[in-house]
Amino acid sequence: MQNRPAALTMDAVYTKPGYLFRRMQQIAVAIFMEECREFDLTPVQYAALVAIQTHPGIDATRLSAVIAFDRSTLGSVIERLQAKGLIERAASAEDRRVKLLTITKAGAALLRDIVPAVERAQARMLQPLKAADRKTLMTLLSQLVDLNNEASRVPLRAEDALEHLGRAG
Amino acid sequence: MQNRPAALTMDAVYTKPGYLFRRMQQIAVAIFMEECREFDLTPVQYAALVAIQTHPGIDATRLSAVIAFDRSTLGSVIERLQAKGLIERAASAEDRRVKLLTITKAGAALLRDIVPAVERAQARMLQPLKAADRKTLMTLLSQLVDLNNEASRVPLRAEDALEHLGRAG
DNA sequence: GCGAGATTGTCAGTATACTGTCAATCTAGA
DNA sequence: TCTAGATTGACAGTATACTGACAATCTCGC
Repeated sequence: MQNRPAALTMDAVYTKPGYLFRRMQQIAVAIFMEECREFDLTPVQYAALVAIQTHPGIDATRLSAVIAFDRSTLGSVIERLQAKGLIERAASAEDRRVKLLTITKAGAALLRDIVPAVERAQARMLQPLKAADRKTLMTLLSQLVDLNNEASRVPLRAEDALEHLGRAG
Repeated sequence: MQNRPAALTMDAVYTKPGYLFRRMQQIAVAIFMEECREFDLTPVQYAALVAIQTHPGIDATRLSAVIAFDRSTLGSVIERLQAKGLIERAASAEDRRVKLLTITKAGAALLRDIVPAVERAQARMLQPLKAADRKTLMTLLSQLVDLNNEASRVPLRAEDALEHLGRAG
């Protein structure tokens, strides 16, 4: 009897970290979009815009490392930000393959205006938990993401890891 | 001076729950796909397959409630599972709008074979944390997903909430 | 200075996700 | 019974994501 595998129930899905991470991501995006509706900016576009403002003249490949988004995916994100007039692309003088990204005045203004809505969204995601539990969750999640960094296709390479890199890494 | 907003740094992204949930979801999918490579099944397809086996004759709308996936998205997922011969669709005798889903022998066999790989993947996601921290994280995440259930477009409606529903809810 | 190998941006293909819409169909109330 | 409203599956449109490929370009060893 002990060799008979347990019957498969939905708990084979519900209690698994993979399922919970997916659900939480869906919920987080929904809350973000709701709070930021008037700004017409997605979470990914927001992260890219912050990174471009923080690193003026960054190229797409480095941007992908700084926010840990796939380079392929980033192409269309950049295109949309440019179409909205929030960023500009200029050819690099040193490397003709590279296109440098900078934020426009409109982009900087949008970023300034959207921050309160983003803060509200982030707060709402954790709001159902007690303050102490929020802190615990964030600490553990930060650790886990950091320790699993290499498991994703595009590991995060924070800005300090890029600073001393030459144009060709 | 205290009214001057702090300069925007990447911490405006890195330390936010929304960003961490996205990264963790990316990492979780990457690990799942790696462990389950030989079975050619995505996390979403796995969840759908488990739900169809657990609820033989379920329709697409209820399936979407049981795994909390969007009904629109589920259409193509079902199509792919059917194309692989893992599930079957049959018209309902009672309601001509409805198509009932059942798992095939091939689907059940795949599910039986893939379980160890899924278990390995789920374990790997949390592996970098200490055992006690894993438990804490899962507990808090379960609570948070549950308490935020209504915030997503498709809230989870577990099977017991569906059992006593008539065909038209 | 030249060619092997790496890098950059781009693209095609596949797979989630969500919004909004639609025709076919069903249910329930007047 | 007849119809207003709800439901179902499907679809179009947009936006992430990842794989794998490619031409243009750059770097570095020789």
